[in-house]
Parts: sequence; C-alpha cells; structure tokens
Amino acid sequence: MDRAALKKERQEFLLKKIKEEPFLKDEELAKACRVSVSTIRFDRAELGIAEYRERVKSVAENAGHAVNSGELLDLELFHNGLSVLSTDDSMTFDGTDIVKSQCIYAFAENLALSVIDAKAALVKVANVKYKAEVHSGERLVARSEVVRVREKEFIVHVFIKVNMTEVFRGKFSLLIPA
Amino acid sequence: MDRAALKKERQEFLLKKIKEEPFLKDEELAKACRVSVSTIRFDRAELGIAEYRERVKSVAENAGHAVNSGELLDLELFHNGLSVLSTDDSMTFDGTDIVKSQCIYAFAENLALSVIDAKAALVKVANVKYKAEVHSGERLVARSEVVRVREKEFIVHVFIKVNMTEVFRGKFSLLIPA
DNA sequence: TTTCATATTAGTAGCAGGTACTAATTTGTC
DNA sequence: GACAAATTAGTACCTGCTACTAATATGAAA
Repeated sequence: MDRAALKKERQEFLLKKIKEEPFLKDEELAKACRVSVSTIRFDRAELGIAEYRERVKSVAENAGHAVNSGELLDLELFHNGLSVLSTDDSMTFDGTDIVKSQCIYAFAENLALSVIDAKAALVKVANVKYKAEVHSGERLVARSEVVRVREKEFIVHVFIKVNMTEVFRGKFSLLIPA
Repeated sequence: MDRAALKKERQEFLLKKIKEEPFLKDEELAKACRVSVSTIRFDRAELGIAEYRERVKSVAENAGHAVNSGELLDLELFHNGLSVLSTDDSMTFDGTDIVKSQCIYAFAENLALSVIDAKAALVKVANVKYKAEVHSGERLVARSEVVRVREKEFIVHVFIKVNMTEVFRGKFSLLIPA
C-alpha cells in the first residue's frame, strides 16, 4: 500500500467524521482512525482542524443562529422594514450548499413580526413563493411592507433578494394577541 | 452592612449574569462581582452552577435542536407520512410558552419533503394556515398526503393536530431538482 | 472588649485535553 | 541497503478548572 494514499484517505475520513460528530476528543478520533493520538494531532494540524474545546465552543457560539433573525437595518413601525442575513452551512441540506427554504421562511417571518412590533404575534396565514435556489454564503436582503391593517390583523408582504434578484416573496396575515 | 445580605445579592447577580452570558470564566466573573476567584468558585458550588467548560458544552449540545424534524412514525413514499414532535421551550417566543409558527412550519415542511423522498427538494410555493396557538410541551402530530404528481412537481398537504384538534394545515408545491 | 461564627481569600496538588516541540521508529520505494 | 516520508513516543508547558486546607477579615453577640 502507498502510505501517502492511506494518509490522504484517513485525513478525508477525519474531516468527515469531525463534521458529523464535532465533539470527539483526540483519543476517540485516534480509536476511530486506528492510529495513535500523535498522528491525529499531526493530521489536525495539517488540516487546520481546531482542538475539541474550540470546536465545542464554536458550535455553542453559532447556536443562537438557529433563530435566523438577521440584522435589522431599517424599520418604520407598521410601515416597512429592511433586514439582511448571511447564509451559511448550518442552513443547508446536508451535503449540499442549498439553503433550506424553512430558513428563508423563518427569516421572512421574523421580519414580518418585527415590522408590526410584535414579539409574539400569531401568524394566521402565510402564502410564500420561493423563486430561486439560495446557496450557502449568499446574502439575503429582505424588505417588508405592511399592506393592510384591520383591527388587530395585519397583512405584511416580505420580499427577499440575493444580488438584486428576487428569490422569495411572501404574504403573511398576522394577528396581535388580545 | 450585613455581610450575609451582600452575599445573597452577589449570588443573585451571579445567576443573572451567567444566564445572560454563559461563556464567562471564573476570573471574568470575579472581576464582574468584584470579589476573588475563590469566592466565585464558592458561590458556584453553593448555587450548583457548573464550570465554564460544562456550560459551553451544554449550550453546544442543545444547539442542533433547531432542526424540528420530529420522529417519523409511518411513511408510504409518494403517498403519505406521519410524524410527531414534542414542543419545548427552545421553540417559544422568549418569555412566553407560545411556540413560534416558524417551528411548526419547519416541522411541516420536513414531513412534506420526507414523503416525496427528497433530501433536498425545492419548495416552490407554500400556503399555510395556523388555526390555533401551540404551547410548549404539547405534542404535534403531523400527517402528510401527496395529492398530485406532475412531472417533477409534487403537491403535498400537511395537517398538524394537538390533542385531536387541528392547529395547522398547509399545502406545499415541491420540485425535485433536475 | 473580647469572642466567635461566618465570609472571604490564598494556596496547594491534581486532572483533562490539549500545544509545541524533539526524538525515535516504521515502512515503502529507489 | 539507503533514504525520505509517515508514524509514534515522550517531554515540558498551558488553561480552567476540582477538591481540599489554611489563613484572614468582619460583623454581631457575650
């Protein structure tokens, strides 16, 4: 066997393994790869993979991310709002770089709620269209507009663009709780 | 000053501080409380607060939760599917026990994708109705049905109930990528 | 004022999971 | 058989602790 090839194979396995289970310590990785701890440390250094504690920390730090609330750039309450969100790998389908539509939905819904100043409004109806694939790394720019107000019910439109191209549009009917 | 009262006050402050910023080390907490590291360790022991690394780890472990994919109970590919999801506090609006509709949406969308065997299908259109509030702790039961197939496009209905009462219904138009 | 319990601080040894480095050992290939 | 790359072993040191002991400070009771 070509030792260099074995090494390459192991390093690819290591990358995959850590992507799947980031909370494995060097000792556990060594067992999984059937090599010594030294070799694992060597491989991690070569591949630029951080140590166990750093990996745990970075997962923890990106945890709040699940909210997909983006960064609010502009807001005129009960009129319109503007928000941006940078997509990343945590939002994609495994093994692809395609962002899940539920992440885009959450981003849109959050902006719709912001614009009517509702920390916890109820969504009654949502009609949404996804017009194009969104890929990891792309920057979503969302604009929302309140189009109708009736009693405690609001109709809010949300449009999302990537690079000036519309990828999403949605209509939300929101109810502020009594 | 009553020293016991000062202690109590500090410990309350400590609890609040760590709730807000879980990633503070003993040394940083000591500075924030203007006491020695020893005292912080003493307080943590008394209050049952875990050490820095444990806190980071527990935040990291509860991170993946955001997927909302539920547990698939039954599946007839291209016909129908059945899935359940127990809601919890991580899905609610802060300070309430009302589950965010985006969590329900994600659950529904995931089931819609499962039933057409698509790991990464594109959602083209979704029309959804939320019929009642869902509260933390309630168990969502979702049923999906493929109602139409045309080329690579699928129309899937998803109904979600809590305690036999429908809380959500949605229609998804899905496209399997070329 | 002295006494005493409580609160606080300091200091020690040891642990986990590493880094950074050096040195020895294997192993496939020329 | 010699050589370079790969692998393993071993050392000292680091951080952020635990678990423990001991010393010191302080407010209140006697």
